[in-house]
Amino acid sequence: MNPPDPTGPVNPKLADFLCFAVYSANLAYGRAYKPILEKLGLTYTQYIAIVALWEEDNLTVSALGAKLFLESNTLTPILKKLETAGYLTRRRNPEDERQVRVSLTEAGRRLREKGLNMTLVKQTGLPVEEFSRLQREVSILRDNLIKAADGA
Amino acid sequence: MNPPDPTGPVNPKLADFLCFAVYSANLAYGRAYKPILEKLGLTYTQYIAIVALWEEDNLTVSALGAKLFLESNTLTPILKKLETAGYLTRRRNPEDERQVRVSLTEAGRRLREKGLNMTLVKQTGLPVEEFSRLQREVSILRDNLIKAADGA
DNA sequence: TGCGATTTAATCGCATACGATTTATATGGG
DNA sequence: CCCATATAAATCGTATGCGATTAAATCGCA
Repeated sequence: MNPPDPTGPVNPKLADFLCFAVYSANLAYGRAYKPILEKLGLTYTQYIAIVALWEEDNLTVSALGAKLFLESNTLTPILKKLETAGYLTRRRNPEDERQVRVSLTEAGRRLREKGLNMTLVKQTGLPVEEFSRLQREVSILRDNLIKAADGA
Repeated sequence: MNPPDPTGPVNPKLADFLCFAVYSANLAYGRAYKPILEKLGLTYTQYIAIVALWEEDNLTVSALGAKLFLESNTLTPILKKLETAGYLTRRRNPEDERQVRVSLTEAGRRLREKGLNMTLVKQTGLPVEEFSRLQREVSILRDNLIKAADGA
């Protein structure tokens, strides 16, 4: 009755949805990381925030949020927990008291040396070249979706 | 000092993490779907549950959870909301009173004809062949991660 | 047959996401 | 200088995810 057109199938299968593949792969990543991270008392999102700060420190909440695609409503509670855990500091910027600057502590930087600077390549079951290619393609997908959402 | 080895970089960049690409792409998908779904009062996860039921109806909570990679603790509240919204029914199985069978209502099936049977292909900015390939690869990634997590 | 083990869903507590609002601070035009 | 506007972070309410536990029903095997 209708051609198998992925832009609008009459009876779409869940397994054909890229959005579901991404959704479920994200859940799977959280579960794969959990046994490693819970030894350090970190959640998956907290870990991602720490990795972002390894790359560049002393960021405002907004700047960190731009990297993570998150806003202060999500980020602030997470950063407060990481501060309490001793992995980072939150300080008002004296130049502009509206801003809060986030910096890693020594303990936060040390996490990089605790077997935590890994990307679970083995667990993906992918050869390194495919891993890198997939990483780039999913990032492009994300950027296109953000552009489309902003345009709408 | 160290080779750029993706299995354990000394100073890993967030942008090189496949887990972060998947994490942020999932957030982006939720935002891309939101304007479409909120017209129908559906959340992203509720939508995914409906799509799963289009494919096969009259599932137990566990069976639906197996498709969605979710358990009853997450699924039960979502299904109750969809029941209240009139999109599905939840009935104890008389053959085995432990089970709850989930079925779409007419209203739930009609969502398929309301411009909701789409997969946001255009928004991904990907040609159809790439879309399908990426969908398969991310699904394989997910399955490998689940296997690795179960083994650990 | 009886009863402990298992299975299924639901419940509870905690940690994200996120829209909407609030609070505090900074800026700029009159 | 003053105040309307803008900006940054935080707060609040709602909806997931998920580990741990509970409650109810079924199973299995002595």
